[in-house]
Amino acid sequence: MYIYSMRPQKVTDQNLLEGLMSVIRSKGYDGSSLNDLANSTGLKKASLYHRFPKGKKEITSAVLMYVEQWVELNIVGELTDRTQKPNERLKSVIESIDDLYEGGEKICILRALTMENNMELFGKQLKNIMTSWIAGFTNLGISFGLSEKESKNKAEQTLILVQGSLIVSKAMSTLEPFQKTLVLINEIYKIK
Amino acid sequence: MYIYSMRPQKVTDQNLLEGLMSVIRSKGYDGSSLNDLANSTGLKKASLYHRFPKGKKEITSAVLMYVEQWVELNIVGELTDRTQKPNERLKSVIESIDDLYEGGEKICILRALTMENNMELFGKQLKNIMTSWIAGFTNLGISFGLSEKESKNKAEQTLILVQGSLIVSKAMSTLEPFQKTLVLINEIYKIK
DNA sequence: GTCTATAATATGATAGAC
DNA sequence: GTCTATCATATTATAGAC
Repeated sequence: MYIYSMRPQKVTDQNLLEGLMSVIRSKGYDGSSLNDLANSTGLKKASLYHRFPKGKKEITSAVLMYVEQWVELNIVGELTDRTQKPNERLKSVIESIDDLYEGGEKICILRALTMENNMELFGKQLKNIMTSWIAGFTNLGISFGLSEKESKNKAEQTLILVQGSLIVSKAMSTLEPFQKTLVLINEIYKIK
Repeated sequence: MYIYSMRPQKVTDQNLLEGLMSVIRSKGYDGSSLNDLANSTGLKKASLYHRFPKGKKEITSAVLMYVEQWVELNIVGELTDRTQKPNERLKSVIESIDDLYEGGEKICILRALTMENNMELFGKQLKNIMTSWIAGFTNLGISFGLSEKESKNKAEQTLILVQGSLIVSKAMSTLEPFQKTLVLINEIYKIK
């Protein structure tokens, strides 16, 4: 339905969410002001409220839904792609992870939002996203012929290593820990 | 020197820093207001400014100096204690880490402050603390008879694993990842 | 749908009494 | 050294024009 009085969106939902995400992941929830958020999108504050009536909470939640989709598509999707061999899937997903964090330059939005403060607001979404990640890698382990339990352990390990190495890379101001971790994740699945 | 007009401190430096640290590590830099900080200490905002004239930046920096000392004493100190065998040192330090993060309940202040925003203000201190941690564990590896390079790799790995597992534990609302990681760190040094 | 203007509140910071 | 009171600014949020 299109009503003549409606004006066209200045910014698409996708572009909006990309801008919002980039602010939140670098500044965190408390560190991102509505002006920061608006500036990153090209819209004004009041326009953001039109798109997200409940303000910052709704914005952050929408960004997390967007991240959830991204993980489903790029992590889970690639890891369960039956047209590719396990080795190829692993290679693809490691590239995706490398891109996502820009080689280790960027921190993870999951990390930025996993503050004790924010857990009540976003805990459920954060947990869902991590659960998806782990499920994807568990599937990979099984494809490699590992047991369910072993696969789940390794899957959880990938998440821990990525999150931890991003922090160490950031604090030590070198990409090496993250890059070494990507290599290590490869090795974790190549013991056989 | 004691001047008669001086009034006694209501709160000792140690208690002050403990309270401030607990707020900052759970709320982060942007999420900790001066009222939050004051409330955690029993002092009023204005009194905090008397102790820390430059405000929140100085408070956070002081807390990081306090953390630096803690790590030197409890991590580096224990790991380089020549009166104990390497195995005993490792056991002691893992207990200290378990206590520090309250079994995985608490997040790490290093993580809370490693936001892109804060790096200019606190990056140097964060880097120093992580460097100390890594140096301590590197020393342990050497005591176990490992090469310098191997020791450094394992040391960095302990830091990555602790940081990463704390995030996953928090988001998944289970202490298991952190607890399993403490066991894993033990195993890392017991390959021989 | 987007904007300017503005309200209401929170926050960082200071002044001055005790 | 600590407090109450206050200021200046930033922040979340809304009203209303276009």
